[in-house]
Parts: sequence; structure tokens; C-alpha cells
Amino acid sequence: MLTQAAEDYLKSIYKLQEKGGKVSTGDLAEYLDVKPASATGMIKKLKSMNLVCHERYQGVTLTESGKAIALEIIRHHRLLELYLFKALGVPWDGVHEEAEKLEHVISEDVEARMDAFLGYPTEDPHGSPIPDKNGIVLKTHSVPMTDLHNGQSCVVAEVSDSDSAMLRHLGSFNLYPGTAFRVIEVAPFEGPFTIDIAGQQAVIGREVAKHIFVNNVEETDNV
Amino acid sequence: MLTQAAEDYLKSIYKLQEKGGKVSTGDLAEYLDVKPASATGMIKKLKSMNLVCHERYQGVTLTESGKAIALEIIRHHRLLELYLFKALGVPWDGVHEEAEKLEHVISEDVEARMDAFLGYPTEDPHGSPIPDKNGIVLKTHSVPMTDLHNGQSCVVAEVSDSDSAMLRHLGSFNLYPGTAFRVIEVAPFEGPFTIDIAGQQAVIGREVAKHIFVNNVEETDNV
DNA sequence: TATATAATTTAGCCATGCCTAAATTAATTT
DNA sequence: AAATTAATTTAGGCATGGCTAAATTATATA
Repeated sequence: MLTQAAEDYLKSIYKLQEKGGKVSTGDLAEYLDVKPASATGMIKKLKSMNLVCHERYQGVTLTESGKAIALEIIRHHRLLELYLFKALGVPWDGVHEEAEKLEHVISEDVEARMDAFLGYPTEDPHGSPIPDKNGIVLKTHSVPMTDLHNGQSCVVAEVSDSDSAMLRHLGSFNLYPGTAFRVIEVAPFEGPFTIDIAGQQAVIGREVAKHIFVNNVEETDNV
Repeated sequence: MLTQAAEDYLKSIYKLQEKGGKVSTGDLAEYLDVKPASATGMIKKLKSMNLVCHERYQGVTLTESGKAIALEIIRHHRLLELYLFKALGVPWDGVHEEAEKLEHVISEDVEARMDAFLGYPTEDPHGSPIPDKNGIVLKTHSVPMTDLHNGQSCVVAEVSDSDSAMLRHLGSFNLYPGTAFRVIEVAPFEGPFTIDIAGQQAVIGREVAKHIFVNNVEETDNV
């Protein structure tokens, strides 16, 4: 059994690797909120267990077994998020933090029971895919909201889960996965997005928009 | 926030203290499956935090604040056991082990939600009382099964939760909290108990009987 | 009461996982 | 190409919570 810290490192490497190939020590350390020297130490340990590949100054990647473990933890995390949300009514901006602690101690048996209770779901409350027991992840074809132009309509597919203040902000506009909206205006010079959500207008800043991914993009030149 | 190890020590001291006043270093170490020297070390730390009272060679007891923490953890543990049992169908011989890990990471918010879901219960699946939010524990008036004599009938109140093989054994006789039975015979010379459970006979050894506590004891000299 | 035995504590070691400070290597600028 | 800057690694330290071995204290026995 791996330590909790080791599991967190593997999970983080997986996530950073998703959008950028090799992961630098510094990025990993920043993501985990530790100093680079500490990351170097753990990378060494993980390498000695054959869970990561690493050459000095060249960044880390997961091995097949490292990736399998990372996906298992991500599965735990996302199933827990959805379970807390649906079965216990924990608000969507709180489930990430709870799951972060529970994911390391939940048994396979309890996980399977939650999975069955939820009807073998494929997405967590933030729209992120839940890997299956074999580590297969459904690819989503969503694009960042920052790619949208005036007049386009779409449906929210996924929002990043780690900033609970941002999630509360989105919730105040009813912007959840599955919510449809239309872009009324994209302000020039990297300005904010004005959108229409079921008749209600909302202004979404660029920084927030970066963390929203959408589907079903269509041109709707008019109102 | 205390470490997991410190919480486990406090919980163990509480349980041992319940049936024997001051707790010796050796008993505590044995209960926690560590060496006495390790227990001495943790006792020192807990004392420096004013959570236990301790004089060299004289045993430990909890302070008021130590006891409050111990009861909080026991509350977590027992609510989790009942939740796992009722909401997720985890068999009663498995819930202890699961709860043992979860009790240290569950938030007050999630606990309150489970409590509400369960209807603010007062007993876990093994019949042990669940302390309330203020640390009040309902005293049970149960007696050990080993006190019973021929012809007495009673109702199972509580069974100890930590030996899952024993719990499976009891389950095979349908001996759960709430189950009524009658003593048919107590074999002489510290022998086993032959009992009648809803028409089915079962033989319960002395060692097992020590871990069963009963209520509503009545004389029923005949069948 | 002296001695043997049992319990407890102290002392010192180990692994984990973080830290800071210094050294090294890589990348960028002039 | 040399020098500066940035990233990474090494070295050494700290707290936690185990361990073993040795010393101490308490208890039981002769």
C-alpha cells in the first residue's frame, strides 16, 4: 500500500501530464503546494518503485503502473464527490475537499457499493469523467469557454473542481454541467464574456472562463 | 487538529478506562498493537497537551478535554458504522474496520448529514451507544451473557465490534442486537451455553458469551 | 529483608515527508 | 562565448511515530 503523499503525487502528475506531457519538478511542487526540493525527494522514491520515469532536469512521467494507480485514486475521488453530492446533499463546492481526504481510505468494497447506488455513473458533479474499474476514461470533446465567439450557444460540460469560491460563483448563475447558455458579447482586448443563461444575463471574466469547458457549440447569430 | 495516532490513543484509553479505571502502559500498548515503549512516548505527548493525566508507573487517565475528544471520535466511528450498514449495506462484520479508517477524516458537516439521514440514532449496528454531539452517552443496563442461568430469557443488547470472525459466527445464529433467546442449559465447569433462538438451538462458548451483553432478563423456568 | 521477576521508562535508531540553504545544471541574455 | 538567471538537485535538519536494547522502578517470592 502506498502512502497518502505518494498517492497525491501520482494523481497530480497524472493531471499535469494530461495538459502538457512531461511534468517539471517546479510545476509539480507548485501544484502540490510543497517546495521543489520536496518534490525531488518524492520523485526519487516513486522512481525506485517504478511508478514514474525521470531523468535529472528532464521532468517526470508516469509508468503504466503509476498511471493505473493515479486513475484508481481519481476514480475514488470522483465517485466520492458524486456520492457526497447525491446521497448526502453536500453542496458541489464542498465535495472536492471532502473527497480529497476520503479517497485515500475508502475500501474497494465501499466504493463498489457507492458505484452501484449511483447506477454506475460516468461523470462527477463537475462534469469530469469517472474512470471505470479498469482505468478507462471516457474522452470528452469539450472546448474551453475562452474559444467561444459572439452569438454561439453551448452546454456546460465540465468545470474545474478545486476552487470552491469559483464554484459558488458559478452556482450563483446556475452554471452547472448540463446548463445551456449563449454568448451575447465577448468584450475586446481579452475582456469578459457576457452570456445569457435561460434569459438571465451574466458576466464571466476571462480567468473564470478558462476553467469552464463546453459542448454542443452552435452558431445562433440572432437572439 | 490531532494526528490520527493521537486520536487512536485517546479512543483506546477511553475504552480501557471504561472497564478498569487507570490504564497501564502495557495494556494500552497491547490494545493498540504497539510496543510499551511507543505507548510511553505518545503518553508523554498527550500529557504535554493536557489530554491525559499520568504519573510514572501509575497508569494513564483522560482529562476532561481528552475525554471529549475520545467521545467525538467514538461518535464518528459508531455513526459511520451505522451509516455504512444502513445506507450502503456493508455487512455488520465489516463496518468496524471501514469506520476505523474513515473516523479520522470525516468532516463535521458530513457527519451531521449522515446523522440526519439515519434519524439521529442512539445505537450502532452492534448495539453500542452513539454519543451525542455534546458527548453524552446513554448508559445501557445490560449484563454479560455469562451471568445468565438455565431457563432465563433475554434480548441481545450489545456485542463487541472488533472481531469480525466472531460477528460472522453470531450472524450465522441470527444473534443480533434485539434478538431474543432463552438459555436451555449452562454446561458445568465453565462450559458452553445452549440457547434457543426463535426455535433454533445454538451452542455458544464461554469466550464468545463474554462478548455478548443482554437486556430484559426474565425467568422462564419452562419451555 | 534480599532477591528475582515483571512493568515501565529512557536512550538511541529508522523511515516518512516536509523544510532551508547551498551546489549544480540548464537556459537566456549580452 | 561568457555571464547572468532560472530550475533542479543535494545535503542536512526537524517532527512524527514506530522500533530495540538497556536502565530503572515496582511487585512478588523466598
